[in-house]
Amino acid sequence: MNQHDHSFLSPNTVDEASRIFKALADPTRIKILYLLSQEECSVNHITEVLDMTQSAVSHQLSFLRNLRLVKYRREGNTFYYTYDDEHVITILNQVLSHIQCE
Amino acid sequence: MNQHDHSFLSPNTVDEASRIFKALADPTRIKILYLLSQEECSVNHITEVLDMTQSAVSHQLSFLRNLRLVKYRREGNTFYYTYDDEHVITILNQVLSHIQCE
DNA sequence: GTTATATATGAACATATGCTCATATAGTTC
DNA sequence: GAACTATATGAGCATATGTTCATATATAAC
Repeated sequence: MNQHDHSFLSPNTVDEASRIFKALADPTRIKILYLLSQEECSVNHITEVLDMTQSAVSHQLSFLRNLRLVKYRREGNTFYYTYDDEHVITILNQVLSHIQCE
Repeated sequence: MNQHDHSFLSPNTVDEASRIFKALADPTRIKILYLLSQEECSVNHITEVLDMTQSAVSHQLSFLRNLRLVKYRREGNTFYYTYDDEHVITILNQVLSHIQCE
C-alpha cells in the first residue's frame, strides 16, 4: 500500500482542527468556556469564580478572542463576555458529559 | 452573584477533558488518529504516509498508548495499531467534518 | 549465532505555553 | 482633572511539548 491509497486531510484542515483542540486543551480555558456556556460573564466575575489573577484570566480571554471563540460587549468599565462559537461549545459539552457518565 | 451560584465541574472532570483535548491538539496525532480511524496500520506504514521519522511516530504512538487511545497487536516484527477509544474518534471526526463543511 | 528488520526509548534541544509582575488604557465619579 | 475601577497588554520566567539523534530490544532469516 502506498501513500495514495488514503483519503487525506488537507494541511489547512489539520491545522484548523489542531487550533480548536488546542483552545480546549487547557484547564483554565475549559473552565472559562464552560462558565460562558451557562451565562454571560464579566471578566471580574470569571476572575472570582475561577480564583485566578485578573491578568491570567484576561490573557486567556485574549487567546479565546483571537480564535473567535468568545466575544464581548462593553458596559461602562465592565466587559461582558459570551461564547461566539456554538460548535466548539457543543464539542466541549459532549466531552464533558461523556467523562461524567463514566 | 457569588461562587456558589454555578454548576461546577469537578477538578477530575476538567483534567480528564483537558487530557483528551491535548491528545487531539497536535497535528501529528490528528493525522495518526485519522489514519487509524480508517484502517489498522503498522508503525512503518504510518511513518511512510506521514513522511516522518520512525522515532517521532513511535513517540507519538507511545503518547497515544498511555492515554489508551490506541492499542496494537504484534505479528512477527510488525506492530499493527488500531484506535481504542471510539468516543475520541467520534469527536475528531465531528470537528474535522465541521471544518470541511465551511 | 550473526545479520537484518521493525519498533521502542532515553537524552538533548528548540519552541510553545501559561502564569506573574508591572504598567497602560479607558471609562466613571467626584 | 484627579482618583478610582475594570480590563488589557508586554516582558520575563518556568514548565511542557515535539522533534532529532543515538541506542536498545526483540523477532526473523540465514
